[in-house]
Amino acid sequence: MKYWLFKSEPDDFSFDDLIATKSKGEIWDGIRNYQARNFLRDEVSVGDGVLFYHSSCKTPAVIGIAEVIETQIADPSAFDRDSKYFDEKSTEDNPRWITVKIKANKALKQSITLKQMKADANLAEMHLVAKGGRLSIQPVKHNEWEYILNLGLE
DNA sequence: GCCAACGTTGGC
DNA sequence: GCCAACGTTGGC
Repeated sequence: MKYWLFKSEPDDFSFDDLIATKSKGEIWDGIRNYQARNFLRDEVSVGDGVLFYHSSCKTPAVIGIAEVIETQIADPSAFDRDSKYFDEKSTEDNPRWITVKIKANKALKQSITLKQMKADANLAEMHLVAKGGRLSIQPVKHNEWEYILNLGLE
């Protein structure tokens, strides 16, 4: 079992939005970065844990925990001409953008803010706190996962 | 809204 | 394959 951090802009899609989909979950569409796509395509597995992170908002923070429930999904937004994520080079036969579906597990009792994470030596190796750490899908180490959950579920 | 740090594109 | 120009991300 592996662990990940998924970024989302809450104005676009928040953790509450994910909670609202209940056990059905939601396809994580719109990823258009190859490094992130490669993680989604090659490494993310059903049952993996996801830290749900709110970016580009007043207080960037890990808000909740989610779980991967389906993998190897061709991103439907790439086929949708009306979507801002439409990509004419992605075809049904040869989809360029592969993603996964996740469902909410639980909200953290206390969000773990970016500020907090940057100040914490235990989390210094996280991609999120690294200079220029822009990846929207990034691996999280087991000890980082445990540490964040311990802080957030107290 | 600014801007640093990336990523992508396309001419050569 | 280099690299300048351009686009995007995302914290502040």
